[in-house]
Amino acid sequence: MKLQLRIIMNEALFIRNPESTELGKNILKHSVELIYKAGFEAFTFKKLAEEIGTTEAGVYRYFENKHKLLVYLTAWYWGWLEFQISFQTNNIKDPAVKLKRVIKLLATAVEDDEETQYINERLLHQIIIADGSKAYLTKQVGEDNKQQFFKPYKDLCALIGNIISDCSPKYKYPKSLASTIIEMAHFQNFFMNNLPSLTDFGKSKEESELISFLNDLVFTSLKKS
Amino acid sequence: MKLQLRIIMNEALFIRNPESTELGKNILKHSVELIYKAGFEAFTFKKLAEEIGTTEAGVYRYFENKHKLLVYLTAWYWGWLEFQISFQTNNIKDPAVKLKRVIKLLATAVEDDEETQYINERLLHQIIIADGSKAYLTKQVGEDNKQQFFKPYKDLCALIGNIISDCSPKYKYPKSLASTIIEMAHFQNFFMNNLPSLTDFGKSKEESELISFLNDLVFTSLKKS
DNA sequence: CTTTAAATGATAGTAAAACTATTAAAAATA
DNA sequence: TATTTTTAATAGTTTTACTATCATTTAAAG
Repeated sequence: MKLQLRIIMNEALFIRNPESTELGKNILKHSVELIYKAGFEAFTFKKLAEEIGTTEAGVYRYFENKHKLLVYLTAWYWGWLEFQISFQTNNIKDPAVKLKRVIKLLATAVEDDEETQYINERLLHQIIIADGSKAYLTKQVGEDNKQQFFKPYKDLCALIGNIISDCSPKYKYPKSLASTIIEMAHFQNFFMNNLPSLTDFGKSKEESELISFLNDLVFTSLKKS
Repeated sequence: MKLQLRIIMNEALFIRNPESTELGKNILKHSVELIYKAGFEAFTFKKLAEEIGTTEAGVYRYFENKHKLLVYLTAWYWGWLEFQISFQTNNIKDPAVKLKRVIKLLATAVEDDEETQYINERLLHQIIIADGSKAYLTKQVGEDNKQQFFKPYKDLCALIGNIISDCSPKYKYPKSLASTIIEMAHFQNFFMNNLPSLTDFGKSKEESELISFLNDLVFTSLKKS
């Protein structure tokens, strides 16, 4: 059995659906590789076009600008991650066990998922760590939000917030705690690798320690209430 | 008595010390206002020069590029904030009371500090919320870090980490908890105002609720250990 | 108060990034 | 096969980012 996972993307994120053509898929594939390699600031449509063997105008036919492309990639990632989480925590009754699983999934380097040929999830995960917050840390965040660009992120947050509430119905800040663990799974990873003195696992650079930190943070908060 | 607070800045952050001349101070003053208004992405040296009544080349004599200027402004902010914290928590014996004070200072909208005429701290605080992390979320983070550009941030983090350790010597993640509360004081504020469904205080938009969340997060973590 | 050095202003320029319009070729459909 | 539609390729424009030069003003040192 061979299944194909398809994430339904917000139509306003692109001019032409990149998943519908070979060139479009190439744009996605090589965007991920280039942003991963060069970083989002140094990434341009020209370099991307050269890499693919098309022209700048070719890329512009799919995405209005590189900001929209970044928002697309982050939205794709959150959609993909929500599916991974739903799938991998399905049938787990105990919400605490579920939440632990979620934290592990958030903080673990992902492997490339063979289901999607044109997106390397491992690289995309690194992009989310380094550039993900730039998708919303802009002046247009309000308009982008009105167009529902951040829905996948908010959905994931809501999902995790609900698991938190299942664990401790009286806990007062399930949504803020959910966004905190999502952001910190990424920021603490970035700090660990780049500004290690901001963390307690800069020496070992062990993902498992980051997971322990997040578990400690979450479960002491929930146990009390 | 009139005192002047002066933050010693890393010399590698600028070409000519902006605090040493009128034009330099104008660059700082109007940078803050422009970045606040337009956002860091739309901010250019050309617009800045027009605003001041000088030329692009004039600005380039002080700062190599806008990234360095952002790093300068963030470093200045963290230095200023560390002083505020040291000052306002001085003579507080109880580390828990101290930590509570720190959280309040981190999460409270600052008022413009009259001591520094050429930097509006209230606006700078908003810039830190929206653009602060862009100072280190780059490919050059390693080199920038080698040049000590993030020292003020790390110092503040260490200071808060130490207060955490004073509260609970056995707590295993004082540094990560410190960087978490600094980042979350800003991110949750940004979410509250721009993506409210990611928080539990999007309705009221009350700073006090954010403070309660951070206090809860920190003190339940510390009480246990 | 004059000399000299530092800072600024005015002008001009390049290279790359960001984006658009036009035309040519290929594919789809009637 | 003819015609419409889609897609690709070329060639621009505008803006950003940055550098160079030189004249003028301001400040500091002798």
